[in-house]
Amino acid sequence: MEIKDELRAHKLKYTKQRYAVLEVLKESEIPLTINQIKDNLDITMDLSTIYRILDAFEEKKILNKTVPLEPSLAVYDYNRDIHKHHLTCLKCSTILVIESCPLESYEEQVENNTGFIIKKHQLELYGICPKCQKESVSHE
Amino acid sequence: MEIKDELRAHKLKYTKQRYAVLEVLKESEIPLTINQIKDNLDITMDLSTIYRILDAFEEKKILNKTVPLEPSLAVYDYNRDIHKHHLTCLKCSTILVIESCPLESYEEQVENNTGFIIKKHQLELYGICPKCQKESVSHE
DNA sequence: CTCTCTGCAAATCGTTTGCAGTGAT
DNA sequence: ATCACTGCAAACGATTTGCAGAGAG
Repeated sequence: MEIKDELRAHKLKYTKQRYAVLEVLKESEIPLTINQIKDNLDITMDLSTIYRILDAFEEKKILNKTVPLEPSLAVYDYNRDIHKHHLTCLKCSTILVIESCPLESYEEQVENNTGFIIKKHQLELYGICPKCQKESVSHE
Repeated sequence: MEIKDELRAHKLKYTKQRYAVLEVLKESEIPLTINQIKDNLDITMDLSTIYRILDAFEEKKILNKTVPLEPSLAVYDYNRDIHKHHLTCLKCSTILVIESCPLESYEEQVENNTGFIIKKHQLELYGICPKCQKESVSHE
């Protein structure tokens, strides 16, 4: 009953659709696109419903939504209260989650220099994963 | 004739459309959306043409394209060969350009930990600008 | 003259919305 | 019973594409 409680804790009415989406998010170790979420659901549901559920979850901070540059397509991941960033492979679009973040003191410095109050940041790293490095060598 | 030479240097055929777009980008100190670019042009041209020109410029590294989270709309800025990041106000969407970057040594560290070759990164900061801070105080 | 670029219109893709019916409490 | 949630279809906005004509070298 864990997921049911989690919905209740966020004041979200329980429905089998919300249950199913949250289940997929919690089971995945990597961020998912909306279509990946849809494909992993054990029930079929309308995309618009999934969008609405993801919006609600984002508002309750159950998940994080990010938009990588390439491909420029939103991905969603369950918020495990670990501050993290993404390392996306430019060839195969695999996303690796990185849990270290070098920005704590930097943000303070920027606040002092600009007068802004920093609320959040998005850091996306892009590169070539080990697998694609090997493949591009063998094709050359 | 500077812009003309710049196009030639990148092996891009000169057209008045490319001239006009590059002129707008060079004159702007802040990143622009495609519609802002269109509005600042001194000639009228089709949006699809602007997209094609921006794509060509991005490929030649004449400009940088970034997609902030909110609003999630691509912005383009002329590449002055200064590594920079954006600080976007969550209330008024103003973008401030920041020229410091804390990530040099961090990237190396990530390369060592993951086996990826890091090619680039996107760092977007979000907060409340001084002006909006004042306004929200006076409304409360 | 040749080949690329542009404008136009239509297509596409991700996402959002209105509405009527369904379901949770 | 009430009010929020869902599915469906249609709308939407940003971006892309095919094609025929215009323009650059």
